[in-house]
Amino acid sequence: MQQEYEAAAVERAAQDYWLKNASFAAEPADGRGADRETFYCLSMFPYPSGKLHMGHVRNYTIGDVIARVQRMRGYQVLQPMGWDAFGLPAENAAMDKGIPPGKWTRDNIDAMRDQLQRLGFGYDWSREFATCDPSYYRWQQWFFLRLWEAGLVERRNAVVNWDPIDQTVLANEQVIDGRGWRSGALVEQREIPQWFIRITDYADELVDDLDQLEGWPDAVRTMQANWIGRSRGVEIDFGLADRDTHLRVYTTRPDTLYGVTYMAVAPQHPLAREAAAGDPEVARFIEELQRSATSEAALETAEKRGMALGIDAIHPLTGARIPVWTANFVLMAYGAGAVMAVPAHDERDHAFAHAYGLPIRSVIGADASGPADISDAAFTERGVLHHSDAFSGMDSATAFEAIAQHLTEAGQGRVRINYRLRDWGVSRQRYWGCPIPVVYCEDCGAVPVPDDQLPVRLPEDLTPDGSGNPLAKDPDFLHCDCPRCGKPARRESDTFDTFIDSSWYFARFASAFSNQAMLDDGARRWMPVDQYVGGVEHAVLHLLYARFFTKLMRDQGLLDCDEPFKRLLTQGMVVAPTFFQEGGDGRRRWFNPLDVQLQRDERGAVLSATAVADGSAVQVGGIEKMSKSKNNGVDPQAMIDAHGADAVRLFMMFAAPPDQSLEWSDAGLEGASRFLRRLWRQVHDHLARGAVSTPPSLDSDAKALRRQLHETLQKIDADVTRRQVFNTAVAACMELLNAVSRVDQDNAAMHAVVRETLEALVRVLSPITPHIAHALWLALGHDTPVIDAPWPQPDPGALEADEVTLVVQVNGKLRGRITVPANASQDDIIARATADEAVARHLGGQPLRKQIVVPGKLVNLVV
RNA sequence: GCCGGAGUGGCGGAAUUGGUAGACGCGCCGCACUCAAAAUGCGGUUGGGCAACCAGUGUGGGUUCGAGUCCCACCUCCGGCACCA
Repeated sequence: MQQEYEAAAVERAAQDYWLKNASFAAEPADGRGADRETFYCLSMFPYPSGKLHMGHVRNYTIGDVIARVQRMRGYQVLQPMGWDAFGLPAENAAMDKGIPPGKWTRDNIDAMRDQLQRLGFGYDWSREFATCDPSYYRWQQWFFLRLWEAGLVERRNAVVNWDPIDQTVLANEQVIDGRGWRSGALVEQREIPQWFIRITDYADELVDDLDQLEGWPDAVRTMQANWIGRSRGVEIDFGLADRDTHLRVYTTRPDTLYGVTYMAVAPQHPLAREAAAGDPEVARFIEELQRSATSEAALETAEKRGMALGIDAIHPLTGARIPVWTANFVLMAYGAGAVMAVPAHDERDHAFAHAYGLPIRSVIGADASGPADISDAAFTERGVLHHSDAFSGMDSATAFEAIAQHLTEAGQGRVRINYRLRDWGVSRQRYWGCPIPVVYCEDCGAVPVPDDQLPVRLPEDLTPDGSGNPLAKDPDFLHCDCPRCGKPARRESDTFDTFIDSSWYFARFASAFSNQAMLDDGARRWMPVDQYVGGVEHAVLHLLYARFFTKLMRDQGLLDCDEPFKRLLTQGMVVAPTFFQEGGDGRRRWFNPLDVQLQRDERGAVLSATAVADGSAVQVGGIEKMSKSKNNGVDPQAMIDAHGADAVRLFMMFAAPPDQSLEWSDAGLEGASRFLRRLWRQVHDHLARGAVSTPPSLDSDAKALRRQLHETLQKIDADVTRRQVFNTAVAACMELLNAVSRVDQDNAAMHAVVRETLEALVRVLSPITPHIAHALWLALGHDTPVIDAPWPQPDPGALEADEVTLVVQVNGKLRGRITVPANASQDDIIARATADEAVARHLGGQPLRKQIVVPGKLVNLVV
């Protein structure tokens, strides 16, 4: 056995072994493991951009560690991998490099699969698929048609970013400061017909079931609940002066109804359109409002602007005339696309009223003494009503019900549950996506493609040119016969939002071999996913859509679970320092962290940085997410080549808890590599001492090491399985190895305890650094691989201690330490504590006012 | 703007239920080994002070015998905002 640790050879040997034995097949042909309980561990599949980045490595290392631990704990584990292969970057690559998106994507997949294998992840590769495989998207089209039959699909108009020069729809990402990214043209809002899936039908269930998701971070559950935004309010119909129609608004604050001083409607609201038709000034204004990006962030941060429409509404209770305005902060997609404005009790209405000189009428006060002073800011809390006729004096909650009842009886309103959540627009005017299986016929309208004609295949040889969707210009794709009447018809050229692709892939992995159905028994057996791992940035959209699709699949009889992911771990970003030099023109030239040398003072604080290449001074920027634009990305492959996959995996798990951002550090990686070499050496030095003999009894040093071992096992088990923090588990392993390096193994009892310790260490480290553990486990004399060894359990007998050390505080300040028998009484402890020399000095002979004893931890004496 | 999160030594981070602040690692300093360097090993490392001790977890208040942890107000940074994935 070699004395030097050589990562490359060790890793190749382990990977060859796993591959040859199909070690990670979830359901092996020989049936092994079939009697075990199942555990489905899934990491979010990657977009095949071409190369793994550190974020991927982190994500998949976390998932692999969890999967390997559960396997050792006795579960039959499924850990699959695949590719989220549709999306914009393939179209961009096609435009930049002239490579067809399909070829670009599949080449990328091959490169990234190879990288994943070199990291030693224990995937069941037999289940691999890409979402751009017709055998996958075929079932997505099929499922869409089932949803259509179930009345959950609609076609209606929606707003998109329109680039008037390139004549194309832009993604929000492609809009930069309100302009198209390629043309530089001012983006406009344009309405086009699109397909929608009625997620709002499931809004109640999606919010209610969040309570079941005990294995999810609270922050994610809160964000989803806020996103769905269920509220109880009142829908109020305001009459319109001089016409027989009305203006419908929704409010959660009917108690402020007497404070309404104007109405505001979205620029797309029918009333605004009507006013625009009769007044060119309004028309121009609305057109101007539409000249902006569609993202909510853009709309909400835009300057608040509005214009009176010259239409009056009638207050339903007072009969007063109220001017109707149109304003850019009212969203057509929320509620009725119109609001009653109460500037006294709403911040935004308040600011708007100030800007446009609209009246402000305070009708709520903190108490019965009078309405709140709203000269500086709105009073937005609930309180007591004033100047509100018969409702004056009521508190807000009572008034809510009373006013709602009054309006209901008068036929002017009704209580309504409303959601912030909007139906899911799934049409995209893009080429590289799953075709929507619909045909348009002059006579029959929109017709579903019959099941036996699925899949509607995406032609893979088209080249986008930046001006619209090439599918819409491809006669071979476009022209077809109407499936219903046979007349010449036109195929839908929009493709699905790629979020659909990722809303059911987890179920398909469990049914990966099914040719005859979207899902088979495998999905019922493996679903729900026991552990899902992925980036926080998916906390709302992807995770909400996946939950929604799970409920849809359940209601179609395809699944029997309500939720897709039992436990969720949202991992933080990988960040790195940035370095740059500023040129004469103010442009920054960014340096990769690996190309920079740091100068430090004698304490180790960074003073300055220079370029490795020529020694010129480089400025130190902030610590930011790894990105191409800041050139602070570190290529995982180079790190694996230099230090090995195990060192990279170990560093990733050690440098930060999984849900926090992780700062890349070259030196930290070297530290991880050092630890592995030390472990290798300790094991081989130990083995060189020969066979272990079982001693009749342990001396106190051997007992102490053994206690530390089992305390560490207890801690690691809790860290890894319950808390899911791996950095502290690794730290505990490091401490344990440090302890081993300090003991004297000439002592036979100690030699035996060291063997026990090293065997346990190799096992608990094996999920994180599986290759070196594979080699060391065999070196320790085992003939089955460490992946089949059981997860070590702490021995309760080894944990018992005779004495404990307590901290003694006087008035909450640390003044001393005492060691007492583990079973000492409270009186004994106080007596020992007051006898301590330093403690006695601080007590100064004063009588004890209070004494607090926390068993096993501390004593606090108060004087 | 709205929603969510974070802020602790020179740096990454630890402190699990309100109970020893700084585990573990990096960096830095010193020593050993070496002709020398690298590698490796050993020791030190929050700040101030000779010490006793004092101060200290973004800022300002509060609750408590005791606060990094709980409460109130604020500051800064990060993530999401429905067509990036």
